[in-house]
Amino acid sequence: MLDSADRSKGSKSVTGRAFLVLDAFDADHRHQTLASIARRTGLPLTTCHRLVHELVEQGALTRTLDGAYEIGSKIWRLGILASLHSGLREISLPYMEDIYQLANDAVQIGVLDGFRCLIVERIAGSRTLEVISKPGARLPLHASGVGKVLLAHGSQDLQNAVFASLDSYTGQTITDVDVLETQLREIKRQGFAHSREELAVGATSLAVPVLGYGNKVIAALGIVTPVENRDIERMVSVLKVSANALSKKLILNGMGDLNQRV
Amino acid sequence: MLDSADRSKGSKSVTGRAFLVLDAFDADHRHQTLASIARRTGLPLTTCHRLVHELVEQGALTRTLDGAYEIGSKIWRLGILASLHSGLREISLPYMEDIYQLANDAVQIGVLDGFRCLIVERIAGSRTLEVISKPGARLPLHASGVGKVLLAHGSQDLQNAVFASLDSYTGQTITDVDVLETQLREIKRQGFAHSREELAVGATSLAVPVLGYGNKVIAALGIVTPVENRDIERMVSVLKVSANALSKKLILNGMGDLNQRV
DNA sequence: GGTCTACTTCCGCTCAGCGGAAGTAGACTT
DNA sequence: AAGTCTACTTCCGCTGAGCGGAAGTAGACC
Repeated sequence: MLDSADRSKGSKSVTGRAFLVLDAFDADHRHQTLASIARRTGLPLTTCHRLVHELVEQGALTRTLDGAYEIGSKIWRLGILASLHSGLREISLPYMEDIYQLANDAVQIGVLDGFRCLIVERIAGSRTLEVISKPGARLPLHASGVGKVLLAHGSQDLQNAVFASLDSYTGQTITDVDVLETQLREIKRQGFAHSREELAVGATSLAVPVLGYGNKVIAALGIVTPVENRDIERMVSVLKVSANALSKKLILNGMGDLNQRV
Repeated sequence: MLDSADRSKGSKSVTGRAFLVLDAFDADHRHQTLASIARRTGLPLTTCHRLVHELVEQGALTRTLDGAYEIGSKIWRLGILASLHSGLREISLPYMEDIYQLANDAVQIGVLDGFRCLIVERIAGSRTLEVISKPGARLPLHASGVGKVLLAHGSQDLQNAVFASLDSYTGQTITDVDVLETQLREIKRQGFAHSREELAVGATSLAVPVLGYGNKVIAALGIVTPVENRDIERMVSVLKVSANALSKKLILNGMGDLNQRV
């Protein structure tokens, strides 16, 4: 039951509409006026007005001094209960720090979220490039190191769904299914993925899988470097060592079964 | 109509009910079955079932392998957009680390959230006591160091509302309005608050205000120590120095106006 | 077999939610 | 000072989305 294309259609249910409103907020739209929310959601202004006010009442949104709206503390508070993320985040941070010390490149960890790779945490210094991938970002599976790792180890259904729409981001993005499939096989064989400016020009990444119970891949750990100037072999082994340690720690903490639905 | 003594939050609206469901999740109930949610919300099982499923569809909840539910990635993703918290968190962490290095006690920062002090971040080592106050916790304003700082600098309306229900947590909790009022005046005068086992036995805390634009108090920075064994004078000045630096940094980053709504 | 408790599906009634229209408020133009 | 933006808020009658009791399914335990 894959409702393939109900993008704009959205939902008739109130909850659906409420989340349409909340979804109008993203990293580039943290702070919006009522009109902006109405425009972005496509909801009638009046409806939007009512919903927004209800959400403010619930603490899901906050009205700022200038009359605009932002995500409220209730959502933040609930968000940190998402054990998958806060747990994974907490446990993996020290390991990511280690990698950062060795590589001095941006380090990121992501999990599968629908047909995207959700960045759960990343470490970046002032010298590292301004990556798109802040925590909460959802990278395409076929055009990022972490994404390709998850895709390579994903189900056939997942792969088919992704193959169906291979958007292109740079000239280097892989949009050919056959090319991608062979690369995914290679990734499974070698145990790491490599992405060269496939998502953003000037950003190359390496990533390895993080295993949970039963050697199921539950996350991907990777680095993003400005240009391909690193010793790949060495970095891959650093990543693999860390991922291995992290994996054991996760299982020890009963977090080896990050689960996925839909 | 029928029972005026409705659920704690009489929410007839769908959004209200949806958030009743989400609110059934807290630090001790991250992982709940449908029946448990229904019990905790007081909603009829059928209604709860429908709501939960809608929320799962929206990605606000996730169904785990064992059939239970947790907060989903959508909420987490939205949560990190709450600039107040994620911004404050990010900027204050380094300063909190500094304090931790000097004090080796748990360090926490909180903001006003309704009639509570919302803990936005805390640092604790393995040697520090297991504090109640993890990020996301909402401490009472009259029974914690950070809370009392915010209360002392809060509006008259806020103070009156808090005075109206001074719950007692330990034998040391201040439940007398007059005593509390004089203490709040003292806190404003001296520039720091002190709480001795008023919230939990064996936990003493010190806290100072963090200022934003126009010297408005926007947050409280504090430490929690197992017993009163520290040199208070020294710790207060450490806190004050850090709070001062943090304050400047926050204003510099355009975060000097953390705002509040009912 | 019987009896738990947990979850899911069905369906007719009704009231919560809908959204067009009209009103208020401020900012900018002529 | 009148006109015209755009942004927000209030009003209100119609209607179908949401409600929840009842009944059905599934597994666990005695």
